Amino acid sequence: MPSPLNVPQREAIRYLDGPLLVLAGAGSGKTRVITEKIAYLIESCGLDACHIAAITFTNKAAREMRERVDKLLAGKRSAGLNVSTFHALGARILREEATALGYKPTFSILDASDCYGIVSELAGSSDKSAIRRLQAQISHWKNALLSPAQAQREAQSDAEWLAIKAYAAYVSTLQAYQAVDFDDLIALPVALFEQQPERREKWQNRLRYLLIDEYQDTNVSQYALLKQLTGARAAFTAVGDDDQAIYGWRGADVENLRGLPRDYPQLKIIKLEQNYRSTGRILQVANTLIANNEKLFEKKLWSALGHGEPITVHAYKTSELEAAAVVMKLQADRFEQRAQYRDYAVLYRGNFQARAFEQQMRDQRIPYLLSGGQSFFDKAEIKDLLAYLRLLANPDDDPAFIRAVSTPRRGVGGSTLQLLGAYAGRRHASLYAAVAEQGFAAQIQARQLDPLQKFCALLHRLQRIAACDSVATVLNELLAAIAYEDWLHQRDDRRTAQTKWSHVRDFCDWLAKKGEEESKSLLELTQSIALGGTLDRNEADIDAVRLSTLHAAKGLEFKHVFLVGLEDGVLPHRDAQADGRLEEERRLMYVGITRAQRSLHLSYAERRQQGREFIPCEPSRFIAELDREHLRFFGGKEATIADKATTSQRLASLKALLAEKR
DNA sequence: GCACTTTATGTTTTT
DNA sequence: CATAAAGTGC
Repeated sequence: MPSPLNVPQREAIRYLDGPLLVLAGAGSGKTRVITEKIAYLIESCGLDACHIAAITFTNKAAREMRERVDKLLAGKRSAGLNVSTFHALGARILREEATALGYKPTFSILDASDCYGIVSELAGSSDKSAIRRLQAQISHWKNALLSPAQAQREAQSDAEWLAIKAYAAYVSTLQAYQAVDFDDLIALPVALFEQQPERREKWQNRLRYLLIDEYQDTNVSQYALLKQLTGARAAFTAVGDDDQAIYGWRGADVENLRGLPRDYPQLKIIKLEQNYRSTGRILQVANTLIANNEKLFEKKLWSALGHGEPITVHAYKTSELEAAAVVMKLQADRFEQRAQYRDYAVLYRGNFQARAFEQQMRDQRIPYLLSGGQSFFDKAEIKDLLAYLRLLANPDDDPAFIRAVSTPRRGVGGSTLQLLGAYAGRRHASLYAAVAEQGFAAQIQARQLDPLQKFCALLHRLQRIAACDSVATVLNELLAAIAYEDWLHQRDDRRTAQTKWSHVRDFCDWLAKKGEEESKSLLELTQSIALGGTLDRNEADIDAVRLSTLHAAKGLEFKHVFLVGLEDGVLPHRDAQADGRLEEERRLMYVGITRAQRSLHLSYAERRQQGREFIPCEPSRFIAELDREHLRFFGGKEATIADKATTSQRLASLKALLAEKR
């Protein structure tokens, strides 16, 4: 990418006189502006890399950005540079300042399912959707920086009052577990900096220049943290695009974009409007779609890359047929264009849509990468081990205690745990601490207490090993002590047990290597996994088609994009018909369209399988909003007979091609 | 009271 | 099709 920078890009990189907002349309080179600005700060301004923090929204984006900066700086002088997600930065602050907040530095980071478990205990209801609503509500309060007491002041109904009571109990439960959830990673540092200005100044002095990517997706607490960290000096560059705000459901507030000029009257705004990614047709279609949304900042994206191919819109009878046809078309197109698999992406609204495409990819032997879906660390066998490791780092981590104590089964069942939990609750102690208490031993039978004590003794032993030995030794001792391989073979057939065991070995190797190379402790390793770490297999080097949700595809680009499942109820989502949320769904479609560089194929199914039955679908209303002159329809109401002939011609030529290959 | 087997059930998006 | 709650031997 040695192309010269354009005028606004260069201006954005050089501008250091005050706070800067870069309004960067899709494909306008915003990541390049951030990476080149980091290099500029280090090379031309003499700022030490450790005083610069770049904040992204996904771990993947953080990794990619670090790589690009390293390349620009030829590997030198980037030591200490902080490129991370908001949450990882929060975790770093929290680790250092934990004691000031009444936490030990060994706190655990809970994932969504741990939190779900805690909320469901507190809710006293077994209605799943009610629990999830409560969980979301608590998350919203935290993201809005409302404490239970503050939320109570605004309570309107009895139901709300009950939810706030659960919220208060949830907060104290987490404290007792020495655990934080994802929202705390932002909210707790904000609370700390609010109360203790000298600590705020310490961090302000450490992070002297901030660059924030995807600024449109910040929420209230993240914006508060940004304001605290940059302080009066306001040395930051925020890069964002209001048309790509797709995290409203997570508390992201485009109001933060509007608030920036208000909070910083000296704010400089630079617009990047030249798109270097897509053909004119793709951009035109994207522009007409997004024109249906209320605009915050006026901007007009243009491309110098020529018209390009028309965009196709395909209707298929069912979602299965859609997957089969799309994968076939993709394969044929790859032959015709002599393209690589990695030039293609299939994008969809929800993870559940991936299944049909995965199946087809496997059947047709096409390599694919599934982004977004459940990661390696979500596998049950990995979570089992992770529970032990979390427990070694922080014995008060109750969710980890419950999982570890019951895997493998060791004679501790539901009713014993209930008894233990009730006792621990009364004593405001963790499960682990409660086991050792005399008061607990007094109210339980020896044959129930015994396995619990043995379990705690095992933890003690492993902790002693962890204190002086390598990560690898701890893991080996652990696996031997719980006879994990035997346990796997006992519950599953040989094949599954072997696969699971190989996952376990991979995980151990990865941990040992990480522990050795980066001299990270078990605590740091488990924390970074909780933050959404990945095995760093080099995805960029693999030639494979990418299957991705629209959310996970943001920031990526592909030569050829298939945007699938464009049915009303899927995109836009069934529950997102309200005005504000419909606009967010439209932006999601906009993000999908603007991922494409050269060709774009839209498709929908007339019937979608849901559970056991097929339900009829209407094409997404967003298709009707696109500029028709750039579209070619195939199948469905819109198709002409001539178009159908083209379809069968293409299928015939595909079959010929495939036959030729064999 | 524990552990394993069956059956119902249901899917937005992510740190 | 995967996970989670209810049912059945021990």
